[in-house]
Amino acid sequence: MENQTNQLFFTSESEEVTFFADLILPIPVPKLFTYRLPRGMAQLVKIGARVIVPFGKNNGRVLTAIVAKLHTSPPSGYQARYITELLDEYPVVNSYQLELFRWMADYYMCCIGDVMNVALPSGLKISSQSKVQFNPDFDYPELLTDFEETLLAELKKHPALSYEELGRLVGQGGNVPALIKSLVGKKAVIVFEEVKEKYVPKMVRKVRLHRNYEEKEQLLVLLQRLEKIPKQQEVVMRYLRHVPIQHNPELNQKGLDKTILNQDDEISQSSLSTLIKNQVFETFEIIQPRFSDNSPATQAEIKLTEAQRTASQQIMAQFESQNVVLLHGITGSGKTEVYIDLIQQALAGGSQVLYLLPEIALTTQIVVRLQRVFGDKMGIYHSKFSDNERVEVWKGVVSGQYQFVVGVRSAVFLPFDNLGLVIVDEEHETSYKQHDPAPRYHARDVAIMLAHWQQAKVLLGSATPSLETYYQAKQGRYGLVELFQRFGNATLPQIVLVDTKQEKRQKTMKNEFSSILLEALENNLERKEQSILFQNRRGYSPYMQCEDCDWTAECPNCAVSLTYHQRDAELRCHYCGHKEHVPRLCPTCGSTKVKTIGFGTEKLEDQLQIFFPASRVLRMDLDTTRAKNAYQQIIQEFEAGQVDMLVGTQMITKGLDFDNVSLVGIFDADRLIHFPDFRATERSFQMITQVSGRAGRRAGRQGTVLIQTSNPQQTILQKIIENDYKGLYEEEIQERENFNYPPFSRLIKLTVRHTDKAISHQAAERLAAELTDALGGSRVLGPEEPLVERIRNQFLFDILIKIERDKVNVKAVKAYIQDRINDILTDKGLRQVSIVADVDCL
DNA sequence: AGCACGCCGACT
DNA sequence: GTCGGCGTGCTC
Repeated sequence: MENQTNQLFFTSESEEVTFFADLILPIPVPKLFTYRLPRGMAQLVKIGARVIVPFGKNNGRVLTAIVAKLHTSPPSGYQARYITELLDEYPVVNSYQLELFRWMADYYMCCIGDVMNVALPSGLKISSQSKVQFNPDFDYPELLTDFEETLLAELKKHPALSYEELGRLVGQGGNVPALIKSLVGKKAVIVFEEVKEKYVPKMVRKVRLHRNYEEKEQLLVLLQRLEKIPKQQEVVMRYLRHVPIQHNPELNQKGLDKTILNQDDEISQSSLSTLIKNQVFETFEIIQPRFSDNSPATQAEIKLTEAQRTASQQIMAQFESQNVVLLHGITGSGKTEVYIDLIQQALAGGSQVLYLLPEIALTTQIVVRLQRVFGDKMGIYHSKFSDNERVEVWKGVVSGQYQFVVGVRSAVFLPFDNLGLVIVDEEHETSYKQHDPAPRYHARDVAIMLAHWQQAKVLLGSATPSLETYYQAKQGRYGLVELFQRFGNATLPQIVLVDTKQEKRQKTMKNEFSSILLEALENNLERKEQSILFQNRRGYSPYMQCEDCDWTAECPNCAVSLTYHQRDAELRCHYCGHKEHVPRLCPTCGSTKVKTIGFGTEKLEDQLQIFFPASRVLRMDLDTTRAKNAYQQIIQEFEAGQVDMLVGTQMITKGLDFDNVSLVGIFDADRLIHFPDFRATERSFQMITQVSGRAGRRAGRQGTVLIQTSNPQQTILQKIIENDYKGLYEEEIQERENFNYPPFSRLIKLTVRHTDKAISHQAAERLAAELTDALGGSRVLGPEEPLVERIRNQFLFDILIKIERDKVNVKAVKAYIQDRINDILTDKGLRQVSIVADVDCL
């Protein structure tokens, strides 16, 4: 479709026709920009290609844009500027993606430029850099200051220099930008923008035997000649051992990595150089993919259990009549094998496959497992990868090298054009929803749209499906396949509720630990089995308070208490990142009794080490996994059995498979359950079930889960014990229906923010009133201060809009909301507020 | 988003 | 009297 030939534009007479292109620019402005094509470009440009355009008053600023439309109608009211440069012969964005971009901008109430910004790996966006050049026409040196002289002297030595390079050459003596500005004024230098492709292919130096010696006879002659120069002969022999050209002369073309030839000794290095000089070897460079460690598949066959095979067959059967199927399989039931089976089938049918995973799960064992099966045919798309690597996956999808990609949320933007199957694993995971920069999209929902356009099937997988998804399945809009048998017949862990209120009364609690949990931990240590402890809160403790005057440490920028981090001996705000020292005395009354209240993972780690001094404890949370490979490191150590206990936040709930874990301890379940949000029950069930699933994955040995709670009678805990997802669903879905929450309605959250609380409030009140007028009071909630009503010194107000799926035209409502927002943003008194719409907010 | 233009305070 | 603060408006 995108390969619409531009011949269409050339009439047989081929009169002077001016061509225009409507472009997507990576800026948050809700429209396309029309540019003019220079002569001759019209034949070359394709929809979906990237171009470079000047933008704004300042002639230097350039942007990478995407061609969305080609036409010949001149814009009215302004003169279109020329496109500077065409970057791609072939589209980097296909027509499906353009359709997706438009749909997302529309659905998620944002600008198409916002979509482009998150969709394209930044390696495909071009950077422009200001460069300075000496003006050869300049001949009034008497006008210059000393410093300008030295700067100009440097510029005469080089063809052109960037600001940074100049700064380095001249030293920090002067203000380089200011100097350049002055020199430009005196017409001594010229500033121009140099556009650079950011993506740099990785080159490898290789050596191969010169053509002259490829033949057997010549090779023998060579080896004979080298008889007297044993070192050189050895190098040639070494080459032949790696590249046996005597058996297959073709191999020589690919050559050998230079580093392999001159491995350890310097002698061979100098010998090699001599051989190259004498034209026995020749060197050459090739582009090497960055995923060269991807070896080919090593395990072609995977064995399915009876239950897995049945599930796979049922899914295929349901795909006959359904586009989306939910695979509801308990933790440890081996969903991955089912996925692999289906992926293989889809690939065999010649179509592409996308496998989505939550960010954190992607770094782990699953990828290794998939790699064994699919080898270098599989692309991996992860935010931890460098830009260059991401661009390579992107290009690999275009070229057909990667028919199958495993990736995170943003992998839905890859240039697929022939999808057959999309798998969304851990479908309930909230990290599929992008939170901060627009577009605030849900990758699961986007994947369903994407699949719809390409006539692909979608498989949603989870042990604890989101209510929305399960409801669709119940309604018959999605297929449903269940897998309720644990792999290898391992049993589900036994879940025990520990009454902390009672233990407190009996004074058997040791700090945060019940006697039951401590005993279980001790037994586990003796048996040399591993334990996982879950507390969904990082840091040492969430509050610091003075016992005498009740002062608490609060963030100066946000309406939250500061969390105490013992290891760095500081107080930190988890919202804005503010840090401060721990006060030794209370800042208001001077008391020394400043104590910490509550506990996070750091404190648990600390206490475990005190209770079990001989054991090895590791902590896994945002703070210990910031470094690049820290996450893998922790998992490896734990897997290798070098660690007895792992303390962590929700990070440990996701897709980790450890077969020596037989105990899971859960702290503060009450806080999860009583979180003030209509999804709290669902979330608690998901989270606790997922962590519990980490226990007892080995056959023949039942694991134990201990949940510490002050109220074991709560129904949700009973449901968790019985692993009664369906029971929980029935109860929750009733609540949702009664209060008209999803899946019975769609939610749009509008957040109004401003540094002045009164202005923020006024804007929110007006917006809510206007929306209530149009939609009715039952559909508009708020404005209301969110739980944290001030972040980074901005006062927030939330308005929640509930729209029934069937009764209301959602599109029209969104358009209306957007109009009301625009009204406010043009109001003299309120225009500085920012209003953010979050469609399908979680 | 970035960037220039433009109108009011604390400084050589 | 100027430098610079960031409010306002615009970008094909």
